[in-house]
Amino acid sequence: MARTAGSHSDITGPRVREAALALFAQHGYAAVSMRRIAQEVGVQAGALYNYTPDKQSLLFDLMQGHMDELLKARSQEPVCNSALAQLEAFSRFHIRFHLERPLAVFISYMELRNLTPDNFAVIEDLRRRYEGELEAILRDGRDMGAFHVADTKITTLAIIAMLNGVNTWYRSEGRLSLPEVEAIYWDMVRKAVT
Amino acid sequence: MARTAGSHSDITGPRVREAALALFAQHGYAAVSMRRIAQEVGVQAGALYNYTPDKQSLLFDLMQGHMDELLKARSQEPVCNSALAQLEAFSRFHIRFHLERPLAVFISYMELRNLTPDNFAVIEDLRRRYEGELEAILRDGRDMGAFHVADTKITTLAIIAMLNGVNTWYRSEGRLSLPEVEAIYWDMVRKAVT
DNA sequence: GCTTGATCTGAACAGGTGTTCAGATAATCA
DNA sequence: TGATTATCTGAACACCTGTTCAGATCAAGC
Repeated sequence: MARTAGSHSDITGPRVREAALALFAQHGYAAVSMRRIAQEVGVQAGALYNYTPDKQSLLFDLMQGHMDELLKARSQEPVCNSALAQLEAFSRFHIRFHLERPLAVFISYMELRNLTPDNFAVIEDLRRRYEGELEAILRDGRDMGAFHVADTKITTLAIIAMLNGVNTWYRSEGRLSLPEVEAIYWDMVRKAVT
Repeated sequence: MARTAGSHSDITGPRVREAALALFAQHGYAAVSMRRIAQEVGVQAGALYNYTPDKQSLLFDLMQGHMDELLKARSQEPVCNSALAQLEAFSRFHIRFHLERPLAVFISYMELRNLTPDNFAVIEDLRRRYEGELEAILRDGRDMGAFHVADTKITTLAIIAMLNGVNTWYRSEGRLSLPEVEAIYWDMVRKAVT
């Protein structure tokens, strides 16, 4: 069994995923060819098939990996007591997590229609699971009188849509720091539901 | 000069745009071929070039047409007195207008990266112009003490992102009517800025 | 040093891409 | 009815697509 430790696959594999992530985010899944990805990695197109069964899996694995990371990171956050503190923690976590991986976030929202139906169902389930966490916070908070929301489902989607908007304009070298952005958005979220 | 009134171009022209709109929205610009559009219209691919110089113009014209309609419709809305009434009018108008043309809205957000740089600049300018109207409302309202917003630019983007979220879930046959949706979102917007 | 086998190349496959254009078609006007 | 011409066809152009695979390459284990 030769060429296991230190073999090129440990290097090429991640590079394939990185190149696909960057190119899919910039030009879109359909507009990026396997040859273009291979060129970015510095390899011939055929070599990519040592690391992915096909182009579709490349996209799906990126999206599934992102959603898994999202749910895992969320589950490792400390739990808060009050409904308000829980909502604040969620809002700040969401902004922070999403600003740390803008390319994966972009792909996960833009390339849903390029997934096969089966793959789409998997990603959609993971997304619903994440949204469910926010909705549970809103529902509990409303039942305890901490929030005043007309419809927890819609409010969930409205808050997530608003928070996702950060990714469209935030630049780390911009005039606002991450804590400042968090504070501004949390202020809007808090007022919107109380 | 034969074949002017009642010629097929009066019918085929709009059908080309409609087919392109629907297909671009469903599969994405890069994933839709001119032959696929032609098939939808019931014509050969070459005939499309009587109605558009190229595929890129087809996309650009759809997006520019949408943004022009948006700005025109907005300019024809009655002006309100108070800052709060202006913000309410803007919020309700935005939801109504966008829910009336979900495909054009979808394309105008998803296909920006498939525009040539020149075309992108045009669309981006129109978008900024629209966002500027909301920001002006927020700025005036804040200066007059009606709103409490930390940053009018960010609040503008946050509100638009939130309102745009309606298009991801609203269905006309769903459990909520358009007025109900407008009321729920306006309630959240109002509370977020006051 | 020799064998092993993971890794990669380069060519090939069948089919699709946007676009052009000579020529067929047919609706309109004189 | 006949001439005009907008509209459309069908084939062609040069190139790109995802994917496969026989064979070359070369680091690691014996």
